[in-house]
Amino acid sequence: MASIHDVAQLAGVSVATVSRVLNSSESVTEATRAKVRSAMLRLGYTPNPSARTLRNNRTGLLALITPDIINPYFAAVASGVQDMCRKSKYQLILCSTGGDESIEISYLDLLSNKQVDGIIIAPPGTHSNPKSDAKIQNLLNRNYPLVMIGRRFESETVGCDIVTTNTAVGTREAMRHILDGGHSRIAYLGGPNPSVAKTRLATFRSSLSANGLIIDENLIFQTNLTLEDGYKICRKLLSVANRPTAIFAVNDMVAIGAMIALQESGIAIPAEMIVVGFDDIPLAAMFRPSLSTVVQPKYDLGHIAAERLIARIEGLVDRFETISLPTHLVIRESSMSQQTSKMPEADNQLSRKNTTVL
Amino acid sequence: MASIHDVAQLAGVSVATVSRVLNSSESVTEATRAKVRSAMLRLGYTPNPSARTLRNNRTGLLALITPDIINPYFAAVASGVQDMCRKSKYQLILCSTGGDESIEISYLDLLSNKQVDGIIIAPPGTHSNPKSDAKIQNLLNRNYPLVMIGRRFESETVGCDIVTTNTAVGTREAMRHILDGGHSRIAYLGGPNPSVAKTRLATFRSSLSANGLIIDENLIFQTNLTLEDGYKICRKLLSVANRPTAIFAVNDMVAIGAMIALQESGIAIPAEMIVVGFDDIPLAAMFRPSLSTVVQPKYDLGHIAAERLIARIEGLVDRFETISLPTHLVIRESSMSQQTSKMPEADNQLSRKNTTVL
DNA sequence: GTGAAAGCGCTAACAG
DNA sequence: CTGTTAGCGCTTTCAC
Repeated sequence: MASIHDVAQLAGVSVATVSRVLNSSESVTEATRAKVRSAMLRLGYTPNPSARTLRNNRTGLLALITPDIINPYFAAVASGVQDMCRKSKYQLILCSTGGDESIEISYLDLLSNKQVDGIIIAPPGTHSNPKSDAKIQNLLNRNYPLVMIGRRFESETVGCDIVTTNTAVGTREAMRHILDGGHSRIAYLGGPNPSVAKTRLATFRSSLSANGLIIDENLIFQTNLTLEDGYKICRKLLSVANRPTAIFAVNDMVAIGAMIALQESGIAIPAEMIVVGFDDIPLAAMFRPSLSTVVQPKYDLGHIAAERLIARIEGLVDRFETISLPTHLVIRESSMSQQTSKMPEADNQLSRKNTTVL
Repeated sequence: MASIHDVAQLAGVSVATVSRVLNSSESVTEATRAKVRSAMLRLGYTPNPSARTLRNNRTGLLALITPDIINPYFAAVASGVQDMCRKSKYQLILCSTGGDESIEISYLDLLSNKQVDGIIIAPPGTHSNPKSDAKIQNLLNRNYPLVMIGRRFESETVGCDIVTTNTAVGTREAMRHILDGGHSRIAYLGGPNPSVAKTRLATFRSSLSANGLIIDENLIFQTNLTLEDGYKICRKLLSVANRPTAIFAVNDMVAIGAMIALQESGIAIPAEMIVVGFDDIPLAAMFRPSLSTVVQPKYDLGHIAAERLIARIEGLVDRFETISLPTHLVIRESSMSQQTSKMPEADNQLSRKNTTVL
């Protein structure tokens, strides 16, 4: 591997000069610049990033830590981050923790320690991760550039940029829609513990209360946020004595898993059970029946988070901000109110042909 | 940020000693070791990775470059890589190119330049990427530690470790199964260009020929490897004059997208159209009808690739090897031969209840 | 406009 | 068993 010295020697200049053309400093003659350029080319020279980092204290790298990159929701977020990185000449490193706190911690350690210039962290998929929360708090105290997607801490006054969505609005809209459909026994398929998507659950509860409905704790389920686990939890749900007539799921993956379980049990959607999800992943519009869901601006979430992070790294912002993006409900087949009377079998199969893809 | 000097000073020893306890060299008294340890703790010291890398020429990082991390196939591969990395104390960096060659190239440049100790590269999702192929060839010539998952080059004698699957066997088995079902008009939904999954297409053709069937080029389609694109291409397929009765898709995402299009058009699976996929992603077994598919040992692919890469980095292997893992067909609802006579409507819906989840 | 030299944090001879 | 020191490749004063 050729070093800056080799280039300098071949070009017949000093290393300082080479460094100058490398950093496109003005004060170099066009002639010397050309000499150096050609020497670089001839040697196939590329600067050593570690040396640069050691010297400059910056890497040009950003990291995105997500619990589960396979979830289309996070993929969309990542895509937004990616685009902003490219625009600003940063490279993105993706870190998927699989919901494992120890992996999350090891990433935080690794990355924050001069490996990347800043970190975007999305909420954990599994639990509240007290240890890694402490780690994050610690980074923030050291003024490390970090932006969170979605709220992670209770405290209002966390010293950190947050980009989040107004899930309460979307959730309320969804609950309104479900209640307007005349449903009173509504199941909530939530995250693996109550702290995940806390606002959604809280809004679920308050919407029920506001409508004078009692909250049946037996209809509040906990599940991992995958299609498979949504499927499983829904099978469990179906064994409940007084089966609900509506399902509100914490995300689309769980909702679609649930719909598969329903279809397998021959339960017509939406005739016998309506389903509403959260996120609006691409599959939501394609699945049959298509899934009603609360739209989140996933791409924007990532894009704005990256923009904010880069601004912070480059010292363009000083104050912390919490940016909240809007959400809204989109109604599709899975919760459409039926004009036809209930015809248990094959009902939704027949109606399917008359509906178009969104 | 505390440096090794600060620790040395606080502990009252030299930097060499601190470095020794850092690298767990034997020749340090338990007493001094303790002193140093506590100094580190007090200062919250963590070694600067750039300095280490600059000195040692190794980062302890591995990169996995995939075209599309959101595809469950690659996620499973990544998981295998991840586990092996953890076992061997390497950290994994995930790079998703989104099938964009320029992104792939910039990752190759970035990573190979002392940022990571080695690279695992999965095939591109889109095209044959001549430029990045050249880049890879260049890295290999420089003896850079790199292992490929799946064949990427024509040449047999590529100087590189390859971990791949014997797709010809699985494909032949799948075609045998389809042909045994009495189908003669079989569509192939392939990658975005013929070079993607070349063997599958070649085996598709040869299986037809071997059975005396003529190959209808109108039934060979090209599509991106996503669910959405599988859906779209299937709609196009359905507009063909003499509709086929079987679909063989290059991967499960495309196959499931196609099934959604079929269901939407009221075409019964498998009564009117059978579908066979490739990969065996989790959704394949869960979707209704469940998808017949060629199983690939995805996790093992990643695991073995990482093992091989690490061995090479650590100088434990010298020769290049091509490791080929087995594939096999698993038959599910989507291609089950029907005992009942053809009953276009709702036929597969009824049979559904009698089948169990795999 | 260009060069000499110090130093970023760390490791590995080499000396003692 | 421990300390001194050179140097990994780069950028950046400070001279000239």
